Amino acid sequence: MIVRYGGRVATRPTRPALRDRYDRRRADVVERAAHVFARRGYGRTSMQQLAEELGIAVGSLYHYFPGKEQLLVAICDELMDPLLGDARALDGAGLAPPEQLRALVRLWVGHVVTHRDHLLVFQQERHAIERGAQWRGVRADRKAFERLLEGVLAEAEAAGALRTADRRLALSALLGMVNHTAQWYRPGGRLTPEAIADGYVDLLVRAPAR
Amino acid sequence: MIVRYGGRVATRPTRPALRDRYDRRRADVVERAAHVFARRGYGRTSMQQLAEELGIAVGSLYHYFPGKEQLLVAICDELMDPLLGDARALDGAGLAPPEQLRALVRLWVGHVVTHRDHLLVFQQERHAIERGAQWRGVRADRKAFERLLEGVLAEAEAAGALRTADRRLALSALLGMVNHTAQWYRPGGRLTPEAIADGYVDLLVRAPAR
Amino acid sequence: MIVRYGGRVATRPTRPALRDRYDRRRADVVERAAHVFARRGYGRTSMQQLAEELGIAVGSLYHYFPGKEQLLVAICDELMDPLLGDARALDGAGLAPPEQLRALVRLWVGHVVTHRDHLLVFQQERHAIERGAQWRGVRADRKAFERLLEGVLAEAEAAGALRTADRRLALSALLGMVNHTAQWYRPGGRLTPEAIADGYVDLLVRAPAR
Amino acid sequence: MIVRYGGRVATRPTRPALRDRYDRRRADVVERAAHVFARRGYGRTSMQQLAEELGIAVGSLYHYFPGKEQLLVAICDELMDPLLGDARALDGAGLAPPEQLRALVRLWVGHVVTHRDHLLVFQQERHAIERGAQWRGVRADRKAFERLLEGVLAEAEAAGALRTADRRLALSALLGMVNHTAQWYRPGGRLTPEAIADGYVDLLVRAPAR
DNA sequence: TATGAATGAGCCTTCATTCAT
DNA sequence: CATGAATGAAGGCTCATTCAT
Repeated sequence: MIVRYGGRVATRPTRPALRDRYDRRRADVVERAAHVFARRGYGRTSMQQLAEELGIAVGSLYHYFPGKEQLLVAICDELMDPLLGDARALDGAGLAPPEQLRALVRLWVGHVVTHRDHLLVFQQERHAIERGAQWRGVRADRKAFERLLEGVLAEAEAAGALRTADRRLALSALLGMVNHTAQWYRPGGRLTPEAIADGYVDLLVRAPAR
Repeated sequence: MIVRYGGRVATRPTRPALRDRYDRRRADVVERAAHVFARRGYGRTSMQQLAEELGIAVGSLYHYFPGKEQLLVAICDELMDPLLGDARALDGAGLAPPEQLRALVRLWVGHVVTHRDHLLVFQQERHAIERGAQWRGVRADRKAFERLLEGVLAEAEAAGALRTADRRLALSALLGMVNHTAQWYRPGGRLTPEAIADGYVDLLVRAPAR
Repeated sequence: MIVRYGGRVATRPTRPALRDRYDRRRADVVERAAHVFARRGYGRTSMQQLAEELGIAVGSLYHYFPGKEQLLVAICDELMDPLLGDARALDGAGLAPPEQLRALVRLWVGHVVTHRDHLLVFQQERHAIERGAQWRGVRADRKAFERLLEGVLAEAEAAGALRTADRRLALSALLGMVNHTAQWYRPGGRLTPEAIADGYVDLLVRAPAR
Repeated sequence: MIVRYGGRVATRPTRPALRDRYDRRRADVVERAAHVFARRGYGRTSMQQLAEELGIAVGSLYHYFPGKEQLLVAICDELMDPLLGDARALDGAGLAPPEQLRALVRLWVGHVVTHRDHLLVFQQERHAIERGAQWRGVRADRKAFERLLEGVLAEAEAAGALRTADRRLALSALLGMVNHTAQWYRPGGRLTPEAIADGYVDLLVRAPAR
C-alpha cells in the first residue's frame, strides 16, 4: 500500500503510540473534510467552517496539514493511492483478459462508491490539479492508473474480446462512465456496485458475461 | 430557441442599435470568461484577473452581470439553452429510433466540443448548481435534457436496438462518456466529433452502423 | 438677496433666455436633491440613484454641478443665503428689541419649515462642513447668522426683556430648539410656524406677548 | 441596567476571563470609534482608516462587530442604554415635580457631555436610524426616553410649575436645546454641565431655582 | 498538544466622474 | 445639450495562516 503524505507534514510524532493516534485522527479529518468539500465546494468552505463542522479548532487543522491545499492533496492521495495499489495487485494476479478487465472495473467502481466524496472533490478541483508542482504526485497516479487501464484494454483487444475498433476511445468512454458514477450513486440504490461495473464492462466487451 | 439571461440584467439598453452591441459584447464576455474560468478555475479567478484578461475594466463587467455568480449562470445558460433547443428540434423531426439516438449524440458531442470551456466550468461548479435558487433554471434545463435523452433511449429499446437490458444505467454511462469528452478533446485531434459520437453510440446499440 | 453658486459652475449659459432656464433647472435639482438626501442620506445616495429619482441622466447632473460635493454646497447655500439675506433686511428695519427678536425667530422658523430638507442635510453633514476649504462660505454664513442673532439677543437683554442672565446659553438654547424643529415639523400639523416661533420666544423673554 | 449588544455578536467567548477581556476591548472600540466617526463622519471613515486610528488590524474589528453598521448600532446603544437606565431609576425615586425635572435634565446633560461623540454620530446618522429593522432597538429607546421626559413635564405642568401652556412644544424645545449641547460643549468651558442643565430648566419652569 | 484571537492580503462590489455619441 | 456606457480607485468584508496562551 502506497502511503504518501502529500508534502511536508506539520509535526508527525515519533513515538509509536502517539503516531498511531495522530495518523488515525489525520485520516479522520481527510475523510470528513472530503465530505464537507464535496457538498459545499472546496473553494466555498473556509477553514473556520470546516473546523466547526469537524468539531475541532481551526488551529488544530494545522497540526495535521501545513495548509488548506495540502488537505486537498491528502484527499486526492487518499483517492488515488489505494486504488492504484489494488489495481497493481490485481494486475499481478495474472487473470485472463476479459476477466481481468471485469475484475478491474469492479474494483474501480467499488472504490468510486466508497470514495464518492473524494472523487467529487477531485473533479471539482481538476483544473488546479493539472497545474502546480505539489500536484505532481496526484497527476502521476492518475496517469499510472490510466496507463494500467489501457494495458488491460489492450490485452482484451488482443484477445479479441473488445467490441470497438478504437481502444483509445473505449478508454475515454470507460473513464467517463465510471467516474461519472460518483455523481449519481447512492448506497442502497437499485444497483450494486458490482452490477454497475458489469453493466459498464458489458458495453465494451463482445460476449456479455452471465 | 430559449433565450434566458440568467436573472436580472443590469440595464439592458432599449434602443435596438445599442442593444445589439450590448448583446454582442455580453455574449463575448460570457464566451471568453468561460475560457478563463475553465483554465484557472472559477473560484481562483478574481474579477480583477478576469477583467484584465478580457482587456476591459472591472467595473465594466458589472454593466453586463449583476455579480460574479450571475456570470457563472450566464455561462451555464449558454451551455444548456442551445443544446436543449437543438435537441428539442431534433426530437420533433421524427427520425426512427436508432438514427434518432445517433443524431442526438452527434448533436450533443458537437455541442460539447464547441462548448468545452462552458462544460468544464459547469462540472467544476456542479456542487453550487445543485443548490441555490438562482440555479433553478440551469437545473431544470439539465433535467429536461436528461429526460429527453432517456426518452430517446426508451424508444431505441422499444425498437430492440439497445444492447443493454438496463436503460437507466445506459443513460448514466452515456452521460458520463459524452460529458467526459470535454476533458480530453482537442480540435484537430485524431477523431472528429462525429466519429467520437458514433463510437459512443456503437457501444450502446446492437448493430453498429457504417 | 445673496446669490452664490458654491464654487465654479460647469458651464452657465450667457444668453439670458438660456441662462434663466438653466438657473431654473439647477434650482429645481437643488430642491429635489435636498429632499432625496434628507431621506436616504447624502452618503448613501449615489449619483445614479439621485439621477433616477430626479428623472434625468447621470451626466446631466454634471452640467449643473462640478461634483457631488458641490451639489451639497449648493443645498447649504440655498439654506443659508436667503435666511441671512432676510435676517439682515430685518435687522435694518429698526424694530424695538423684543419685537425684533420675535420677528427674527418667526422669520427663521418660517425658513426652517420651508427648508426642512436642506436643514436636515446640513445637520447630517455638519462634520464635513466644519472642515474643508470649499465650505468656507457656508461656515461664514452660519457664523454671520449666529452673530446677528446674538446681537438681537444682546439688545433684548439691554432692554431688560430677557429672562435669563446667561445670554450665551440662551443663544445656544435657541439655536438648538429652532433647528431641531426640522426633525419633527410636519406641514398642516397642530401648530403654525408662527405659533412655534412664538412659543420659543416666550421661553426666553420676560413678558410673553399676545 | 439594560445591556444589549446591537444584534448578534461575532463569537463572544464563554470563559469568564476571556469574556471580560473581550467585553473591555469591545467597549473600548465603541468608545474610540465614536470619537473618530464624530470627527470624520461615519460614512467618510473607512474601516481601514478606523482600524489604523485604533491601532488594530481591520480583521480584528470583525471579531467584535459583524459589520460596520453594527458598530454604529453599538455606539447608539451605548448612548441610549445607560441614559434610559439612569432616567428610569430616577423616575422611580419619587421626587417632587420641579425637582424631578431638574434632576432629570441634569442627568441628561451630564450624559450628553460625557457621550458627546456618540450623540454627534447619532445625529449624523439619524436618517438611517429612522428606517431599517436593525435600528428597532435604538428607535424604541429613543421613544421610551421621550415618553419618560414627557411624563415628567406633564407632572410639572400639573403642579403648575411650567411656564408654557404648550407642553408638547416645551418637550421639543427641551430635546432641541439639550441635544444641541453636544455641538458646542467643551470640557472645562465656561459653564459646568449642571449650570447648563439649570439654565435650560429655568427657561421652562415658573420659578427659577437658586 | 490544542486552542482561537489576531492578522492583513485580497476579494467582490460600488460609485463619482468622464467622454464619445 | 443631453446621454449613459465605461472607468478604476476605494470600500466593506472574508479567510488562510500564525502564535501566544
